[in-house]
Amino acid sequence: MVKARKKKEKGLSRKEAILEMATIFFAEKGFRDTAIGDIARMIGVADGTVFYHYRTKEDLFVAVLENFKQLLIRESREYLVEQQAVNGLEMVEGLICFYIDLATRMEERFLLLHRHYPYKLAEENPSCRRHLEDIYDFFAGIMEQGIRRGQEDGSIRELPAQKTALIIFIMVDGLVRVGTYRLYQPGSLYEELLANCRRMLQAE
Amino acid sequence: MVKARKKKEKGLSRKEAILEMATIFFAEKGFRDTAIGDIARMIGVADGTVFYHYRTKEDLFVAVLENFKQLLIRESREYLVEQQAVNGLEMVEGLICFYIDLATRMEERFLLLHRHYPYKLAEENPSCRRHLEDIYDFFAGIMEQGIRRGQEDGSIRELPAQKTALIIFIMVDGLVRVGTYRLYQPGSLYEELLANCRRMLQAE
DNA sequence: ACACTAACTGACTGATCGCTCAGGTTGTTT
DNA sequence: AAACAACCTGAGCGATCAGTCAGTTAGTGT
Repeated sequence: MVKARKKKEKGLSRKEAILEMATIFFAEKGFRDTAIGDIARMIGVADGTVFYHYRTKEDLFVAVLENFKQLLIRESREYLVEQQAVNGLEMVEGLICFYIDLATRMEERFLLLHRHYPYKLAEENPSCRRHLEDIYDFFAGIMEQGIRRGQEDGSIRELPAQKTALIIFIMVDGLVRVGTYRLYQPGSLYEELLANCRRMLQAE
Repeated sequence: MVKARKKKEKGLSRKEAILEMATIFFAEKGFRDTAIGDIARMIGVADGTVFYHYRTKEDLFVAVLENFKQLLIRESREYLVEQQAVNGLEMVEGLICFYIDLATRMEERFLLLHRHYPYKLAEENPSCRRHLEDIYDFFAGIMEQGIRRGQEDGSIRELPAQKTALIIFIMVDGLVRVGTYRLYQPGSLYEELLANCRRMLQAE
């Protein structure tokens, strides 16, 4: 039975297929409620195959997280080269919209970051911790760049750029999270969020 | 063996003891990683006793959530009667500090709300959903009251009170959450958060 | 004393699941 | 073709755990 040895043309390698399917399951059902057997069955592979490519379930999870991190950073870099804000304030606003759009487009995958498991795992698993830190640092970092640029061009007032960047990121991410909870309609809040951020940042 | 029939003087009834211990376990380890047997053993009771008082594990979880909701609302009401803000803006700032203080004091218990499980359960369990909505509506509601008061006394500018209240709550709660993740030191951010909220709200 | 009920017990069941391992298959090298 | 390594298989092991139930105990009313 030949399936996909060394990245067949149109398909993924087995290892990649496992990673993809694991991402879907971990995001949708969480770590504990995902059975390796479910992942294996969905891609027509034996349970053992999963453990051949990933030593443990936890290793597989960390690989999923790393893969997601790379996806996030890649997409963001693409946006950054395309965007053309005229000043720092516009850049920050653009980033907020970009993040909301990205998180809406990949709603299920973002659940990976909106569950508690990865943060708990991070306490004992250094690579898990590093991936999470990388993600937070990355988004807070580009937000900070926008703020600094705004402070240079005069569109943003003087304030601690790093802390403010983190606060804005937390605020935006919090809104996305509440959106996935389905307790409130987030749509109408996005506009208001932007207005509030503008008021926070804008030079007098 | 007599243990605690009908609320013995110094102790809790068995049912209450189960609820308390379940709160600790569900918050600390999550729903799936909490075994009913662990709860039972910790309070020296047979597994069956738990199921005598709560039909299923899920029922127990909802009872825990309801109990936590009542605790939150009780504590907040106490604060509200004690606090004496001179205007709306101060009231909102006070509420933000109160929430941060409360969430820091009860860090483990707040994990109940910062895990994904209750929100997922809410999709199919109406009483779970109601408890979550009650909590969000309560905090957003008192925040909104503060904003409206500020708009009347002129300390807060004209803006959509309800939406802004929700945004502030999400922002504050997001910060608390990130604090429990231990990725950043939240302490230094609280001050900055307050300053940002003030800038968002303050009348020109 | 007796009857009745609520509270409690803990052995047991059936199901799930992470992981192992001995053996099989496929592709490559010599 | 023979040897080798990488890849894959799936039955099975051991552990965990939610929930059941027949039976026991303690309190209450008569």
